[in-house]
Amino acid sequence: MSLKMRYNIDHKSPVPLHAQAEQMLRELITEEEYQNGKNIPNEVDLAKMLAISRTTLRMAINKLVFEGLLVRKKRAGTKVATGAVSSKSNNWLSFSQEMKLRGIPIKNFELHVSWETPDISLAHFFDIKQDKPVLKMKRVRGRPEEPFVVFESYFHPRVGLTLDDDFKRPLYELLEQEHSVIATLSKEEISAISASKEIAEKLRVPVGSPILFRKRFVFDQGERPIEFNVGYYKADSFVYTVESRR
Amino acid sequence: MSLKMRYNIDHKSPVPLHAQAEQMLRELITEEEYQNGKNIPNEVDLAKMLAISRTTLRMAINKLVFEGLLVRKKRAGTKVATGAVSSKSNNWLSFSQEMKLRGIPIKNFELHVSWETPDISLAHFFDIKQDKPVLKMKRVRGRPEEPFVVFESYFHPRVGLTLDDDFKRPLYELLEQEHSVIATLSKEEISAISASKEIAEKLRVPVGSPILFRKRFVFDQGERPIEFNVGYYKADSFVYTVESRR
DNA sequence: AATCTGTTTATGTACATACATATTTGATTT
DNA sequence: AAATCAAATATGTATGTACATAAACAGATT
Repeated sequence: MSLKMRYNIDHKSPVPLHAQAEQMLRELITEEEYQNGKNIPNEVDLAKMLAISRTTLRMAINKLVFEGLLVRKKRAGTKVATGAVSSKSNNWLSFSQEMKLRGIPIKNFELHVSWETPDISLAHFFDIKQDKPVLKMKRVRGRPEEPFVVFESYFHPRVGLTLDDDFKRPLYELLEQEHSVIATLSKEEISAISASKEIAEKLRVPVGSPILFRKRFVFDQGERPIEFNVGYYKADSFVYTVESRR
Repeated sequence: MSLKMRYNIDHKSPVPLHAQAEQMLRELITEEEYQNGKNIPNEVDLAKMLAISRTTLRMAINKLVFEGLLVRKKRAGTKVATGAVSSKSNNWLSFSQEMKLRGIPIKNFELHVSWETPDISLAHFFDIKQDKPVLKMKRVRGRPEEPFVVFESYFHPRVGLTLDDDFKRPLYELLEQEHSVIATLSKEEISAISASKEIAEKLRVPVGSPILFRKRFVFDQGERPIEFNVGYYKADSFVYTVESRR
């Protein structure tokens, strides 16, 4: 059966032709042959088949190329990228959702929430007095069979979190929906350290093992501090990726 | 001074007009007024100013929109996304200069340059045949009294580096000035690993010590790969900082 | 003051067309 | 068999044109 028969484009629909073409391509490339590296039909033919202009078709392809789903090569044609789905900039800061995307089920091994008095540097970061208590959340998370990260978060009193909040929900969803706090900016510091006795225990590794250590300072739209967070990741369980441009 | 005066586009250059326009836009939007929310000139006018077609200009804008740097809104115009990165070009990627800034004198403990045959994944990244040799540079660097990082770099044959180049010069200065290669984009992966025997020896630490491991993929303006680089940093000697916004 | 209404404006969609260029393929010559 | 060269092919670049549409704006009406 020809492509034209299976995927045809409705010129009278209110949804733009390039969007229809994009959708059709998304479906097309799920097919096994394309997943295995077969070229999609060339632009000129495909445009003809769909009865749209090459320019319009190109808009659709461009989007998928930019998303990293397709790769183009001159003369060689266009095919599905090896390595599949990346889609980076979404899921900003959401650990659980990112893990879900990667197909890794997440289990909470421990979850403690308490009021603590901040140390001097935390009080300074939050710009509050040291006698003002802050909410601390500590979590041990990982795969069902083994934990691989220890998180400690401290929240600015301003955000209004209390012990009654449901910390099993995705954190940034909780902040946004229940407290109207939108995390917008994060400054992070990443380094490698040795596992302390406590961390080693929680992550079930020998004392002194390599740990990826991450400090994170989180701010809202007004660049006001809302969270201070540290994470201890078991080596090899986590890779941090960054893209930068000049 | 008009835009046309400051940013003009060379119709006879081998670099595509849309790429030139893209570059010009990237520079333009670092300016304070645009960072503060002022619309960029509208497409019709801007195209006229740059003496390119609106279609071509649109290709450039599209790319920045996809990247999340610009947001378009009908009738309202196009402006810099709230909180988009200004990413100043200070010391981008230059290890030695950054260390200098921090007041840390740097010594090269080892420096080897050689031609190597790429492994399969490197050949794939560079998009070359495996029998094509690539230049490899290996360095051990650190404070005068102790090394703290091992670097291994592989360069795409296209950049034209040879054993005759002066690798004691800052690398990106060398690339830019002697080979007209401008590193523009880097994708990095950071993780923690244990020191192998070789790395442990070079960094003068026990085997199994924590190491901050960084892979870096470097691209030029045309997003063509130019360098693959890995770094092994002694724990506590190096902190990686990132700032990200949404 | 609030609401409706038409106008204006900048982006959004879509087409036909043309030539450039990288890469493969195959034919030709050495 | 190896090297050279030419053709074919799919993407890449670029233009000019046209009309659609959402949102902002301004003026008239309630």
